[in-house]
Amino acid sequence: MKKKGSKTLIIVESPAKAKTIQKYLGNGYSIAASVGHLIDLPKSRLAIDVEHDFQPEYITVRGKAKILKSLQTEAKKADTLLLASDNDREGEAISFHLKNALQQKNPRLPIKRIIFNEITPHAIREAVAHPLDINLHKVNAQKARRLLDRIVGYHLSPILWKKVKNGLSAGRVQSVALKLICEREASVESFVPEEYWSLEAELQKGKSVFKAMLIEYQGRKPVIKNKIEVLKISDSLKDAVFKVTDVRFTEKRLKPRAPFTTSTLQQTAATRLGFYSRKTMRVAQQLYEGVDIGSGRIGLITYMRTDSTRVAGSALQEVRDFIHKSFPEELPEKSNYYSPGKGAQDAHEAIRPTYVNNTPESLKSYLTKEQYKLYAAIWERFVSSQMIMAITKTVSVDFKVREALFRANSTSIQQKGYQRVLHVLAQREKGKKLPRLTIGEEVANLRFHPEQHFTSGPSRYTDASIVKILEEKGIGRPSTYAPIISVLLDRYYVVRRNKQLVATQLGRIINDLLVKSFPDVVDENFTAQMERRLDEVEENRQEWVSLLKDFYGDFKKQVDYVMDTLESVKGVMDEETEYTCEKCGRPIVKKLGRFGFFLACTGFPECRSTRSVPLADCPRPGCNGKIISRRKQGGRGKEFYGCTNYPECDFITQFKPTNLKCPKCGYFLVDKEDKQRGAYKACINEGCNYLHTREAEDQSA
DNA sequence: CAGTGAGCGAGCTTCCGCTTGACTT
Repeated sequence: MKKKGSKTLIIVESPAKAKTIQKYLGNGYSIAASVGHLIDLPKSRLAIDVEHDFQPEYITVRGKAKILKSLQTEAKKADTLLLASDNDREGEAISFHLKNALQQKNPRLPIKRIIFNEITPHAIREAVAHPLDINLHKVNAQKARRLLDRIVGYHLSPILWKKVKNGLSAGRVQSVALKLICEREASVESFVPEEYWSLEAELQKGKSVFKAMLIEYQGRKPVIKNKIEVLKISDSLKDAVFKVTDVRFTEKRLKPRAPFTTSTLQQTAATRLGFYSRKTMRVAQQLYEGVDIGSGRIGLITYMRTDSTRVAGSALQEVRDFIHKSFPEELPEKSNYYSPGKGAQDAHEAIRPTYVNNTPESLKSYLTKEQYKLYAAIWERFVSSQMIMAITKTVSVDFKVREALFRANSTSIQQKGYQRVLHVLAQREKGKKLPRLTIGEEVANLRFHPEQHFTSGPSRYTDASIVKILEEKGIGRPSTYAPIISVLLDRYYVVRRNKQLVATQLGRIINDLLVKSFPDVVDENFTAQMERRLDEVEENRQEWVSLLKDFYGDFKKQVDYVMDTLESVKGVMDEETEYTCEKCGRPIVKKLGRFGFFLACTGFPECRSTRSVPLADCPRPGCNGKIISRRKQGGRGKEFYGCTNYPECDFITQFKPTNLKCPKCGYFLVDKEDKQRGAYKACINEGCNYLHTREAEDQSA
């Protein structure tokens, strides 16, 4: 129990968390936030003394001095300090650094560490009642991780500056992500699609028309390579009778899925809502920090950077009460349990609504469209995770027709179960309803539907699939999945095309270099092995210094060797163009700069003339200008496309011009994208209705 | 939501993982 008038200061990482805890603890406690790490290596240099047991040189993170100072003054007012950063490696290190920094100014202040894995009044009071000491082995594991990443990143990047281009970067995580994307790109490109055909029969019973697919021919799965073959089969069955030879029912049990982690939230938001990982995290942050829902601002979801599916006991009780009230039939006897994924550090709960009674509908008017969609997804996923399974029934009807076997399928829902609560996340139903059919019965065959297909190879990564595979391989953390994608895009190693991540020429050059010269470091098992050894450090079975020593020797040797011997490919990225310099007559090349591509004279540095890359001719009659990419001031604004003759010519469009000309009117085509059509090209001329879809492109190719 | 309009780039960059902030694909 607390003494009267005494004051305890608790420091957590997140300001929103501090606010919540303040409400739970009330008088006698003040809660402050460190807002992440305050102490770290300086950005400007390696700051590791490799000669002397890798002693790091830590400094106050730039921009965090104010926070540190205010924590110091807060600490002066307190008679106990409890460090409550997250219960994981990074959190332990934050507490350690805080302790050092705050003890200096308050040598007599008792400082303890407290740990809780969920933000509930019970968990927090328990933690406060049982203060601990900082776990130095855990701190050492974080130190080893931090220094290893610094050593890898700050040695590999300069190689790229020297051999490829200034300003580039490489690292334990981003370079593996790049490698995965490059490897996928290679297999996409080497895949040769093969033609094949399917054959469906359109059948009729009474008023009901349905389709049956050819699934067997001459006793085996049909392999139909071309139109001639498919027509041969359909001709041979022309006057055949379609008689039902078998009717089978199969039941499928569908279990609800676990509540969201960061990774699964990003995946689902990408595939169901079309959000990029960054957008998902931005909107989730808004929901976490809270929205004014009439009765003041409250946090609507639990913390959004988590690797755990664990749910606080109190929240389980609440959701069971809610289901009991709203969907009594769908309440399981016992709550459903989801085991945390392998490698999960489990410092936070799953992502769930803070109050399950805040249904998406009840909040709709207070939320933006995006907030509503994401909140509804989180709410539905959580509530459904504690409901009973769904059961579907599939009826399969077989028609033996001479040497062929046709099958019609239709699936219906037998028991809605957890799917009753899904709206934003609702699954689409497949297969049309079949009429009632019995064995021996004959139906009319209206016509055959032969259809051409091509085997589809591997597909390129999207935000959803790259995050999924990174998590599976243990590469990166919930807080870094979205930034990993961003860094690859920012450095122009990868571009997005139709939501797909496509490696650029630059990305491939860098990946080739890294794979050839540093195969061990960009191997996806490198991180797995590092994690195993970090665990050993945490368990005090290994020294952090020896972990670094084991790695550093060979690595540094290879770095020096590559620096000395590898041939530079600087300038290979420069693309020749048809232009010559207006000032000096030398050829113009296309270069990649910090702000994207630009045209520059090969006479640099004597001739410094540059200009923007023309994307198309200005469509305005009588204007000889070119269309170039422009941005609002500050360079940060949204990209748009305008005429070089501005302000004389004020032509503007938001759609990216292509180098294709409209076959109808000769104006240029632009890239467009919408929900119905996906990505397609259209004519910029408003009077011209020409649409160039991807399908049309595929057929002409 | 609609409107949006420099000039840069070509020596001093870079890592990963915590956090939020500013404003975008």
